[in-house]
Amino acid sequence: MRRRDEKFPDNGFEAWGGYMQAKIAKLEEQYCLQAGKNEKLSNIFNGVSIYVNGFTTPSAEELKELMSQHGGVYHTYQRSEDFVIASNLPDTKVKNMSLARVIKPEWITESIAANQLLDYKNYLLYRNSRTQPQLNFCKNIKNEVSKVEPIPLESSNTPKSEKMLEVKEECVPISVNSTSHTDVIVDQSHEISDLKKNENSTKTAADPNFISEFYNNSRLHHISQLGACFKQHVNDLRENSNFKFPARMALKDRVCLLDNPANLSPLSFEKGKTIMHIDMDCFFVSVGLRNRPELRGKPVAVTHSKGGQARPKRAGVDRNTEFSLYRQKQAKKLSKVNGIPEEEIEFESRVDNITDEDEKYGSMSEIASCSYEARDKGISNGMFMGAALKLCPNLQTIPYDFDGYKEVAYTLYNTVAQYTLHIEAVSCDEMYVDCTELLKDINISVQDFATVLRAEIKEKTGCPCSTGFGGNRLQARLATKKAKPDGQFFLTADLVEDFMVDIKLKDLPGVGRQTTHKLESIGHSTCGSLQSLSLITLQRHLGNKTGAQLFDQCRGRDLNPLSFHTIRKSVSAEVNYGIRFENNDQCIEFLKQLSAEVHSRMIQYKVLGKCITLKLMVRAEEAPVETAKFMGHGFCNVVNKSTSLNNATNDVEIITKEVIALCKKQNVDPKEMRGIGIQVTKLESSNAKPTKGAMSKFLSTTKPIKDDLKCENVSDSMEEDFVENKNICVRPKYVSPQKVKTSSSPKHKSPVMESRKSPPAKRRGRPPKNSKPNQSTSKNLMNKFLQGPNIRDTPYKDPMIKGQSISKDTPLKDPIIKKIDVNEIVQEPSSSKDTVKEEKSQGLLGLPWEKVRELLRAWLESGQMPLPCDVEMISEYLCAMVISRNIDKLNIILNFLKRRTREMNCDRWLEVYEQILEQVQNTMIAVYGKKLFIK
DNA sequence: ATCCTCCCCTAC
DNA sequence: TAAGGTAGGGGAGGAT
Repeated sequence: MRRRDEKFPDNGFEAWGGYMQAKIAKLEEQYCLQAGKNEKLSNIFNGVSIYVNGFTTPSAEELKELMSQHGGVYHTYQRSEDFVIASNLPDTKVKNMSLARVIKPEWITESIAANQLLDYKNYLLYRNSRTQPQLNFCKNIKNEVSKVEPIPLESSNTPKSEKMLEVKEECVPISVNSTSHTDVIVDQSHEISDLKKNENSTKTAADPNFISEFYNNSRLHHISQLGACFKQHVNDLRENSNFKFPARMALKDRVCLLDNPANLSPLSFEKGKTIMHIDMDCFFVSVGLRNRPELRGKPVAVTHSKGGQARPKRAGVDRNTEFSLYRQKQAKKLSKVNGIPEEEIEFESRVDNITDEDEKYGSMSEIASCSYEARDKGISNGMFMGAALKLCPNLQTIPYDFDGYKEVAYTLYNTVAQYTLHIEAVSCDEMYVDCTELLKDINISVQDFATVLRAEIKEKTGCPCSTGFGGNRLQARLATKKAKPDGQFFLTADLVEDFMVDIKLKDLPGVGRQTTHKLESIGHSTCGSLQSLSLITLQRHLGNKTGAQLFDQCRGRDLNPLSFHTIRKSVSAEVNYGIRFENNDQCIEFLKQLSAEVHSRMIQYKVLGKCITLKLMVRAEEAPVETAKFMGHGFCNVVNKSTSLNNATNDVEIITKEVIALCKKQNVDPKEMRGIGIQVTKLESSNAKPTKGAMSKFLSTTKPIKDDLKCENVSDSMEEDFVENKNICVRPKYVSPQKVKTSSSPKHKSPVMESRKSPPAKRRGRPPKNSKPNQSTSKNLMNKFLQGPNIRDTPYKDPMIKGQSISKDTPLKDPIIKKIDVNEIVQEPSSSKDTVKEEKSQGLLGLPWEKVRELLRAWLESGQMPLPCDVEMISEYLCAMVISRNIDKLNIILNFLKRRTREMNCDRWLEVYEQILEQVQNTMIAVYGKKLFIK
């Protein structure tokens, strides 16, 4: 079965997102090498670069070779200057893309045959762009290919001409993947007869290709994946950086070249911090307009729909009923908040101006992004195409270009990352950057910095962006909004108070539709107005946290620090489109596929999970069977059910089994299902389990066990893997006592599962401790990482990854005073119920040195101050490295710590470093008789 | 009080 | 036609 990995052929962050550019460079390097080796036959293609899209004859591989032999350039990823070589393009892609440079492969072969560069215009795949494409089947060119025969294609061992002929016979271009730009070569011998079917039948989730087809086309899926990708990218950049930024000098030079450098009075932001928020302007549209200059300045929208054509209504659709159900539900909610009877409530709804009668404006394709010209007409993102056309009949539509978004985003991030890595990725086109240190370092004005950076981004990406600056992330963000489009704005400390008064509540981050409605229903729509409410009042309406957050926000305050490091807490996959089952088997089959999808993501993210949740959307009884949106979910009831496993797993069998069980328990008629989602939480790293560590042997006798680290014996073990390591079991006190029973069956095959109904039974044999995990952890941050002993580079079970947040347990006495985001740094070791088999607590000692470094890094970045017990714990760890004569790694960590504490320029941390160093040196003298040499 | 489960809300 | 995903924060209410 074709899965979406085809679209992300590298199946993982490394290649798909984060290392994209490296990958491109590598591919091209390989190409150059190869090209260099091959004999040059001509220079016909000097100055010509091509990019091959989809299946072609000759194949991409062969075209690459031909280009190489004849002086041309072959790109693995599409550049704007490339000719696109294609034998066929998926219908969807053709509809609106710029086709002026889409050329048939015969252009290459015939040019070679003629030994001169022929006019590509004679080989356009589509003569009139934006008209119905003429499908160009390979068979048509069978005879022409003979012209190419003299060309020495046989430079490899494969008899290519034969292969080509063979392929030609069988080849029919298939629109497998509208966004793939790698070759999709499929064995089609059995698929020709399926072509028609293929075009029409991947409609519902009962089709085996549905999931990949859907994900390939889902903008929300891509937005989500890209977001995760760039968060990871920032993680990776930081991980691999030496935090030297030579590009800063070039930046400074560019500032010097500015025509109008900012005048000298420096801007000052609250708390002396300079936080920048960058956001690309209508990102999808901007990317799409790069190759469509003719559409600039016009109202443009990115959508699946071509728009415009009136379509007959599908039988059974009853939009009026469906939409009225949405409105009723909304009214009910609001009524609950403000006490006004449902019937009297007025509010705006996105379905308001859509009715059954409007066939011409009936498209319910959503607008992913629209240009500012379109916004001027009242169009907004998320609006249905029909409604948008009503507002602006000449709205131009362009298709999605998910690969383009990825490339541009990658360029954006790398541009910023040249100057600083104090970056918090928000999404593929948006980030926060703490510029405080950067600006101080190169001593330029923030205005000049913004000007130069934005110019650079525009130059490199071809897309405009806006930046906002403030003393915290909220201010920066609001500043960006003010700056848009294609501008910059500086919300300096002196402006904040006045600025906030007029800010609309709905423009505050975190205030969405519901909250806006709630606040409006109690009479407030601006920050200035909301400032009159007391904290208590706000909390009563919105809850403690949200109320406090809003209380701060409407005054321009935001105590949430940027977080540069992200830790995943859940993995999920859901499909709420195209779910139409005729029978139970189809439903089960889909559950299996979706489970496999979740499984594959868990592999990709290297996590195991203990809690599986199934989400079902089921048609509400009153809702029409036929949905207003084609294959949409319509008006539904939503149910979530979860199951807690004893052991964290990523086993596809277990996941599938649990999911099916959860589904059966719901007893829903498969015909009524409209959406299905699977989520896995309580994550742990799936890295290898701890192995026996030598360190513990001598350390356990030398380490006093701290009070809050008190450990206990574990009488039974969690899994076989652990049993043999029982001698080294350690566990911190704060870990929840719930434990996992021994299983004698092989770990991942064991279907032993515990229903969530079961009591937290595993507590037997263990006194309930740990009623306050967060308290003990906040006492000593390092405690959270306790783990089985392990030295050096042996595989380990990483306890700090993907655990649960400890923060939600922290009660906020004063909701205005927010906690520092500790959970960004540290996580409880796996689930609180998890049992790491350990005999006694040994702090960090079980962790490999890289993990400790990672932990230190995250901690340093968090702004958390170390406590004496933390210092002691770090010292212990490093001293243990001395004892185990692991000096080279010790050196790395010490140097790391030294460098970072210097960088931070924080007295407390410098002091910490000195303390730690002292202890290490003492141990060095004890063990080696001399001190460690530190650069 | 605190935890857990099942939601709801938000953002991109 | 149309591609209504995904992760995180947080609240309500029941169990402990």
